[in-house]
Amino acid sequence: MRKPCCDKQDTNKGAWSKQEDQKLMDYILKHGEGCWRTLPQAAGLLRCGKSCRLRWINYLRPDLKRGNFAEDEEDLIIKLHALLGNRWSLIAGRLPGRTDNEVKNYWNSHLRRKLINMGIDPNNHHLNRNLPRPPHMNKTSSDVTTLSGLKLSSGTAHEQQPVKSRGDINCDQVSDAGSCLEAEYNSCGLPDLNLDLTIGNIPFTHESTRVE
DNA sequence: AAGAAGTGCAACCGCCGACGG
DNA sequence: GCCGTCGGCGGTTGCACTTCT
Repeated sequence: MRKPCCDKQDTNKGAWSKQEDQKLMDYILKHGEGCWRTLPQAAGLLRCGKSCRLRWINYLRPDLKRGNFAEDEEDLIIKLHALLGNRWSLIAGRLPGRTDNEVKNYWNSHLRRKLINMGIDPNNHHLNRNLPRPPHMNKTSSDVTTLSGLKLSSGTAHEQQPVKSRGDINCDQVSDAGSCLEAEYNSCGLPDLNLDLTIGNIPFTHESTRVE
């Protein structure tokens, strides 16, 4: 049995108060992120380090872009999800100012439903013939087209390589998945392929996929 | 108007890989 | 090589809020 990350008896849980937020923000702006385990005590917070880290990353970081997702962000999430699967941190890394938690929540609450409504299986981005879908979606072609125009004919990256455990697909593999798809589609001569995975002038390239 | 059902999102939990001793 | 610790990640939960009946 793994030890808890902190003594739970002495820590607050649940929603953060304004005072707690302020303490955490003040401390990090002054001292930097440093060691999350010791940060709560140093900052005078009765929280565990993980909780502080999460709060900072998902809510307090000054570079966060809050509010609704733009259409291009939405489109990019769908494309990236087709390539990467549920690798929210990688996907979020392509969306400046967005967090993995935010992207994950947005996917689960909005995009999943949107795809389902369009008759697309959100798990593999294939048209799902079992699902009812609007008349304009009733294609007879064997082509499978995602919401974003990304054609997927024989399985997406994550479908072909189901997630066994975290870390089983490294960034190089992810890049390969992208290039494989691209190569495959190009060889098929699909004209409307759009693999230009960019937002905010950050292209989805092999280099930029790498985690710093 | 009130209760039920649905939705959105912040936060927690537990697992995993990296890293240092 | 082994072990313990830490940070990071994805899945899940809990709850406030909104919409529906």
